[in-house]
Amino acid sequence: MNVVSMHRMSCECQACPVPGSSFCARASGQDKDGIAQLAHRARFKQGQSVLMQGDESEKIGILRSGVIKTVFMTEDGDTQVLGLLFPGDFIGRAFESEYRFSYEAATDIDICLFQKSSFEGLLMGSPALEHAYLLSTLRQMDKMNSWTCLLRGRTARERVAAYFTFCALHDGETDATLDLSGTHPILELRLSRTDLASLLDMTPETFCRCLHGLADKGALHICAPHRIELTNIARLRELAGPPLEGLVEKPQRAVI
Amino acid sequence: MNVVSMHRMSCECQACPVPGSSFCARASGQDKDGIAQLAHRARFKQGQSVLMQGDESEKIGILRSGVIKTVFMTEDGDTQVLGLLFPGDFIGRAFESEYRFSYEAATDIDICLFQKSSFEGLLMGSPALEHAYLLSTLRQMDKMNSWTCLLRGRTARERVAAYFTFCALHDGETDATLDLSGTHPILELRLSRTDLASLLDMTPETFCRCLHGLADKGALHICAPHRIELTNIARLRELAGPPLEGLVEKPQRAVI
DNA sequence: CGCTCATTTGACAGAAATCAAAAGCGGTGG
DNA sequence: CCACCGCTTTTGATTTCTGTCAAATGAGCG
Repeated sequence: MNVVSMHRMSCECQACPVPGSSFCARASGQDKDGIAQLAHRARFKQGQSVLMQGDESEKIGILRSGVIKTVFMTEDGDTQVLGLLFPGDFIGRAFESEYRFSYEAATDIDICLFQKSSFEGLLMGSPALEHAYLLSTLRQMDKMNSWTCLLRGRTARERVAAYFTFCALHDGETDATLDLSGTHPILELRLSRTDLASLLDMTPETFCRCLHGLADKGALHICAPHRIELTNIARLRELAGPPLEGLVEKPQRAVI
Repeated sequence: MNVVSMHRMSCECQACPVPGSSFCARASGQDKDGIAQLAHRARFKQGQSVLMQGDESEKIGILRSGVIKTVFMTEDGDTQVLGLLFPGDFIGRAFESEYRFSYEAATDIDICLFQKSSFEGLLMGSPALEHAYLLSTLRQMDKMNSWTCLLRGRTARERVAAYFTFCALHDGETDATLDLSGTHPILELRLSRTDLASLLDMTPETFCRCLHGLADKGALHICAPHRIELTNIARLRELAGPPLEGLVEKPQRAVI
């Protein structure tokens, strides 16, 4: 593991940039202490691997800032980007013996790392924490399902349009950073064409053609390769094919 | 809800056909009593809907026998089969306010139904049960991920070949029933061409052509529309494209 | 037997992958 | 400041794959 820096963090949780609905936020004061005692802070630079598919599962992490790619590698070496993780998401999962995927820093990232065994100990010791972890897991599953619905039954161009539409509506839950200061929203893409294409299950060439196709249709403007201005979101939405409404996350019912 | 029959089941858990690794099997004696008290047995005929996407989430179920389709419906009425559920799997999920999908009986089925609020009460009252539910959920997520890997980055014919390969290796975890009594394994498909095609994200016509293409290549023999003899599994596996092993077992470590 | 529905086949147009090459971008060193 | 290098992105030409529309065949059933 190519850790750039790593140290105990005890009271750094105060300064945690992760939004409020996450695992830690649901923890009680005492549980928070337990978390803080076991957590190590770690940073990785863009491109570095955090956990490797096939390795014995020894660590589990929570993303603090940045974006992580979940990458699946077939035996013949091909890789595909299965999904992205955002602040608050878990890297790896509890109660598994071996990582099923690799996790690679898509940007410079900042994470909390736990020994998996210690983390599992925490969960087993606190029903409230385990409940929080369950809720996180369920939410993660919902996200995966939404993603599946977004990809399936759509043409390549529709997938690209759907992705950008999603970016515009869900700041912080996509690869892109959203700039709303101007007349039109502007997306700053953080992934390469290759990674974005893989994420949307197409080739980079097709992604590129679709992107420029959307520009030709007046849905967006390509300021620079990684800078996309969404000049006409209604048009973009039309070009995304079947409506996306069913996919947005519903407010979660409050359960302690 | 088109329930065919439904009644309290108390001590029927003894005769539960669900395999041992499931949620209930992990419950302690006392928890089992709690489950049995709240469970209602219900049967549905093939084609009936068990839970409807968009409805308020009032029930949660565990499949006892048969196969259920998880169906997503876009606002314009199109449907796609997202996945299948098998004995031991949960229908719906705890701690959500609204069903995100519809669940439709793909065969005649037999399920345990709970009031969702009661079921959640059980979980909240027993850390061991909640832990069991967490494990079920995590396992479900792994299955979804495997499925995603099977579908992505493959041509239509590869997906069909990969699906049948999977059927041959994982009896009870697919639509097909497996008959190993003869020289070659024989699959009895329980879903229609339309549903199978939707499950594999293609049109029925494409599915059909791929199936007959595999037959032409000598990988299998179509005894009857729903009766497939896998005459050459090695060939079938080749035609499935990238190896599938990574989905169950571990590939080798890569370098950063 | 005649009906209905599911499956299969055919023809074709459109979509997407592939292969190849050009253009653009960001750094580095002269 | 500019030329050069390596990389990513873009474009082009072509082949392959897949969806669509239409029609034929086959299976199940009263």
